[in-house]
Amino acid sequence: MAKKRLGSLLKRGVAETIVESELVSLLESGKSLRLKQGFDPSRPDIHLGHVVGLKKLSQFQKLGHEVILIVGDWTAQIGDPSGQSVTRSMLSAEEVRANAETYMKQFFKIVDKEKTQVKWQSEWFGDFGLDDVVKLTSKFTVAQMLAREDFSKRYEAGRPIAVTELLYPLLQAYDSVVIESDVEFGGIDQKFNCLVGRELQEIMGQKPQQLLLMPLLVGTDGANKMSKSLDNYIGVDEPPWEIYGKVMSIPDELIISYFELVTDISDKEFEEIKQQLGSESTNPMFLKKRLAREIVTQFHNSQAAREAEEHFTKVVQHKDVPDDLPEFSFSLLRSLRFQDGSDLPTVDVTELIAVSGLVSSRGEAKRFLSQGAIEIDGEKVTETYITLREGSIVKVGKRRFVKMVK
RNA sequence: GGAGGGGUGGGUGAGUGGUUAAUACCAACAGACUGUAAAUCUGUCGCCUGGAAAGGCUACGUAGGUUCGAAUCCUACCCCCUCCA
Repeated sequence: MAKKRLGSLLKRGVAETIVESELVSLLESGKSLRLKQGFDPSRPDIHLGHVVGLKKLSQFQKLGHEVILIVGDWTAQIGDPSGQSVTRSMLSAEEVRANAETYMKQFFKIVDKEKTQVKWQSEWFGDFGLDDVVKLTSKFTVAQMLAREDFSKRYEAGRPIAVTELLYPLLQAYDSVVIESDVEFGGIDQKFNCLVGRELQEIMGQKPQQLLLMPLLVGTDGANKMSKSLDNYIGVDEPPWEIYGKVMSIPDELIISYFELVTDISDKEFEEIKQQLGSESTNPMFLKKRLAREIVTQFHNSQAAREAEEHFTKVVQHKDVPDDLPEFSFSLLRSLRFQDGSDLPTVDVTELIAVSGLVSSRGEAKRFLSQGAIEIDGEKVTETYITLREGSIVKVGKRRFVKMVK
């Protein structure tokens, strides 16, 4: 029984374990382990891609282990070694603190706060001198750094690599030494950095940490790993209907991995779902709805999940109007006129949707009009000037609405 | 320090004096189709004014200059890459 649970703990939602046998014996020893998880406070929002690892952390906590959360206030300044702009605006101390707070608020939605210690890199890098830097860097060679795929690819492609970027893995590795990490958690893309941690710990006479590397969750575009910069992410802090809608928009092929990586459903249920997806008789939509409910429940609650589902069914599937809409006062419009003898206002619809913020510019509004993407009270709009009444509902595209008020 | 190459719209990447708000592809958006999504087809894709025709403004690393006219030529500066030392 215990064996089986351990199996699921180390297998489901895990891409790679280094070194598995050592990790198993650590876990079996009954010792409380120090689990390292770092984050970059320049990007404070947690999305489902991060959740994969955080869930794993929380599972370990339930077994009595302790999380050491590292606020990467120094590495954040160097910048994650990817992307082409080398210079990066330095964050002010306040920004870092604010970001860290935002991050932790979301972090503790998943991870148990009671069993977590928060450490800031500046606690040890604050008075790290040049002699320390020299000592640290002398332990590694450029060839070792270039062994990392990110770097070697960029190097071969003739793209810039800042010298400080080579420092990034070393700082991260040093964190492991300071906190005496037993196990480091991270995405599989962190493998290199985490391995450097192992190496440095060994050099410094510590027992090297074990690594638990999570697979990368594919984003809503169905092609790339979920990330903020690609805008294919689902944030845990987003409102229920957003999360629900975004989950429904993932390609069908992703349903399985989302169930596996970001929900708590049992292994048994997981197998069932897998089977249903494999058979032709089940419409994937229903399973995806279930998935969306599970996920919304996790970050909000089941009530919110139900409402989000109703909203989705109504607005997206039945192309109906949602219950509560933002309101916009037509008296703000410059083009407002009253025809003779009528108390119904006439306005320029392109101005209306631009000014109310449904579209980003007047030009875009005109485009939408000419493409037949604007509806008022269920009628497609073809004319620029339209007559409104109070309570008219203006719809742009699939799901942008505004309700007119005086 | 020397020699050479390069910086273009969200991304990749054409364009070497006017026909270029800038080819193409990707992404994105809208419409059709669809009981989710995908796929497919059609269209759009800097900002402002205008019903439209059209006009104006801003934009090709930064700052100046030449020219009737510049992403394209000149000067300076900033940044990146390669090779040599």
